[in-house]
Amino acid sequence: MQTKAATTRQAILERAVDVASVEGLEGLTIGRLARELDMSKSGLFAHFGSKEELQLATLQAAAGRFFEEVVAPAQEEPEGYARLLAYCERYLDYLERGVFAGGCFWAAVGSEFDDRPGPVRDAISAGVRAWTGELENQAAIAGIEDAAELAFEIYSLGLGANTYLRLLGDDRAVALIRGAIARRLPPRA
Amino acid sequence: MQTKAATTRQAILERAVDVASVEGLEGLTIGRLARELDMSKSGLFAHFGSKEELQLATLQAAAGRFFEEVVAPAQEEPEGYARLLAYCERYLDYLERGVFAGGCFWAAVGSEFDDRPGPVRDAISAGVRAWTGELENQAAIAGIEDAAELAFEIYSLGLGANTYLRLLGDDRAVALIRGAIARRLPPRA
DNA sequence: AAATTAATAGCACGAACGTTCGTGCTATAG
DNA sequence: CTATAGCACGAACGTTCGTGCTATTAATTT
Repeated sequence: MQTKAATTRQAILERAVDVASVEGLEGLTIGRLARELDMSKSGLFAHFGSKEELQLATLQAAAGRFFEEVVAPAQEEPEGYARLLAYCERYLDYLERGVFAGGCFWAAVGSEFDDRPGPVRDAISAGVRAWTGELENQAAIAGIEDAAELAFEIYSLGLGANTYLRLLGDDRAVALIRGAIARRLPPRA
Repeated sequence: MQTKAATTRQAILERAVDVASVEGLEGLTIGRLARELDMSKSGLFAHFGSKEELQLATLQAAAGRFFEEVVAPAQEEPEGYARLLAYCERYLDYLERGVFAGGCFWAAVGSEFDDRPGPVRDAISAGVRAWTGELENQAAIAGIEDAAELAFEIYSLGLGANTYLRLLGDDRAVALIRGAIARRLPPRA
């Protein structure tokens, strides 16, 4: 059985990732988080020691949720083309289901920190790179030439779909990205 | 000759768009802006009356710069396929030259406000929609079927290139997006 | 049940936030 | 010359930020 602190910490982070997906990692304030969880600022703060540590822990928690919801399920497919398709499907599903309260967590924090050097930015960068790298790997295994190109395109389409959905409120978003993926990754190629 | 206030206001906004492209429209604080411009908070504030008005004015200024640097030059090409290609070229050039200090202004503020209802979000949404709408128009004029699909893809690739450049620091970004565009919009189709 | 440790609350801090106010320049207009 | 308007200033408002301390409660171990 895990200690009390670990349980509380987990509950804090669960909420933190959703707040951050909407307000960003800077907009994620300790006071607000404490209020929402009915605990004191100082009590919550003690779990992390600094705001930056809270941000880093939030990133880790978000990575965990992303892995559970997108990566792991797709990994049940055999490597290569099938898994690549599964990644796309799973990512779309993740967008539609709203796994994070504010849409794609990584799209939100990525553009927030892309020009702010430091450990937080480094962690975000590593997270995104893990995703694009995995796409590229599977494309390469599938025998696709220019796997890097394909990974870039799939990643970009995901960003675009997130914006169309969240900012523009465009209902065609899902159909549009499905069309683009189908053109680029025809079934059974 | 324009009034003194208009001159000052313009200078403020010129700086504001660059700060906002890095720190976001919330990170754009009146105190910081005043410090950078060697003027008082209150003096600067008087030009806008509220932070939200400053944000809206900053958006308008950014739209102006984007128009000058990307849209207007491309509009010298004839409508249709040529202009569509010119939009892509110009957008890439805009990214590479760093027209805004923090990369693509619209990518930054778009994901910042995509879940925060209000006039600021509405203005950002309208700005992005003007861009995707113009892409779609030119695609339609070029006789491309499913112009909305193409506009979505081009827009998405722009977002992706911005992230690859800014967050990942990936030098292949420009080559990758050029490849994707060339595949989708072959010369002289 | 007592002792010890771990976890939370309470309180205060300096700084920065957006905003308001009263005041002083510096031109132009009468 | 004098009156007036435009523009910017410094000081202060109340609030919230992140971050320290010091108790006090809760959980765990003896």
